[in-house]
Amino acid sequence: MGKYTRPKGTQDLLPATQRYWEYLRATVRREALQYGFERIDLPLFEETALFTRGVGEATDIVEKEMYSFEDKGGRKITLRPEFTAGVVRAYIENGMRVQPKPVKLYSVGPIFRYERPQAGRYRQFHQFNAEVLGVQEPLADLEVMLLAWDIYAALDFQGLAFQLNSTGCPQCRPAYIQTLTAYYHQHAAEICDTCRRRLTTNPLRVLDCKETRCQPVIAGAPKIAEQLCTECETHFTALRGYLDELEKPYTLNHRLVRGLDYYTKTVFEVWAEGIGAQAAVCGGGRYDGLIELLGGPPTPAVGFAAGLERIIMVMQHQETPVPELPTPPVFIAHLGAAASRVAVQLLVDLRAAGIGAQIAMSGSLRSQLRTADRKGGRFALIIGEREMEHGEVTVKDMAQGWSQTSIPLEAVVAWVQARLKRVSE
RNA sequence: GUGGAUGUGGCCUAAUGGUUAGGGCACCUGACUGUGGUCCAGGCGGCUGUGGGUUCGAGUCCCAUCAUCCACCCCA
Repeated sequence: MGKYTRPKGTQDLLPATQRYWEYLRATVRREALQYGFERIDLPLFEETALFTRGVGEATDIVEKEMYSFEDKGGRKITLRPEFTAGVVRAYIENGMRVQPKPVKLYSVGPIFRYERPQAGRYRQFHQFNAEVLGVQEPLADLEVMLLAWDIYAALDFQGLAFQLNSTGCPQCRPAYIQTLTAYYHQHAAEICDTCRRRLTTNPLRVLDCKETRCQPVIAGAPKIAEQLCTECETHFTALRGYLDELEKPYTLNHRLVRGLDYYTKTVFEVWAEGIGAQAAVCGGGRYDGLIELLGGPPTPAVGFAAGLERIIMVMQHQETPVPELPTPPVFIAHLGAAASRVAVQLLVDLRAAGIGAQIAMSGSLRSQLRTADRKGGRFALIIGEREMEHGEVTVKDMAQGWSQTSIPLEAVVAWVQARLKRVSE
């Protein structure tokens, strides 16, 4: 091993796995565009305050997971730990409120969180993100859930489970939290230390504690879905109505509360099997207060993010068929200085004609052909002294055993073109 | 941040505390003249993660450190 290793929690995406990434990116792009989402690309870093305000001071992300630093101008900068805050910033900054509602945006790219890496968790990882801004109606929630659904369906996911809940809004959530903490204080002796602490710091979070001793308490806990205000109740019922109508399966999960401060009403996750302890491949929800909080006009919005590494892990676990990346069909072998000049000319002529081609750069004819074989090209073109004398090129169809033919040099491009066309038909 | 497991060439791996750390994959070269995949031959590539210690002698035992993996927390 060399002197340098990749920073903890980062990864090298080697050529061997690129076909998964290409396929995944193509799939999410196709689905997003089909839904009418427009792509938006944002800076990898933003000023730190955007995230501390947007995501929430008391969240794990802000408290311990941000990659923050000061730049040479003394500005406090953070590598983005999620997309939503940046999307909202761009929405406000670029005056996107004047666009016809809803504004539907998607992004793909790296995300940074300073955490201890483990299976399916990295410090630099990739997310697909989609947001619908400017619409309060549950159709917006439905839209992002359907997009998530269709992406996983297009990738032929098995063993999927959608988890759904509503966490209420500033109208009804405070009352629920009171009921919840009151209930928990009655059971203070039965719960774990962490949950006791959560009651003051982040009460909703007690609901997704995994401690065995807490499970009976959680099971008996009051459910927020049963204490929603009229508006939230109506919203949640309508959303579920659409999902029922479309026969999209979901599980009502009263324990699903999610980590970030900005969520209101709808929250959902998608869980998958086969990626270790990290079941969530996708998480999202509604954030009606965020845009105003970040200095924009009051604007309802809903969105979700999907972790691409986890999707790829599932694809590999399920052995999802993924097409090979295309390789150039032509490989040129040559012998001698004069032939190499002719070979180079042929190389550029082929490429100019739109035919993928590579040229041997070293070695005997034997090793050149061995390289041709391993590079997977369809045709090997040989130019040596004999071919030079006759103004010809020897053409080998690598899939056809040892047969080979001679083609006049000036006719080779057309010949290959015709052959490739016939193959593709 | 906490806990556990593991570190031998690019990858996989062998070596009762005892010679110059062995093999496989891959890679490169060759096999009468200019011809790929199989087979054959040869070759490149290691201060056994690093630093200490025990010992006549350490890949092997001990300590530390680093890295990776897995789990907790939480999330994608």
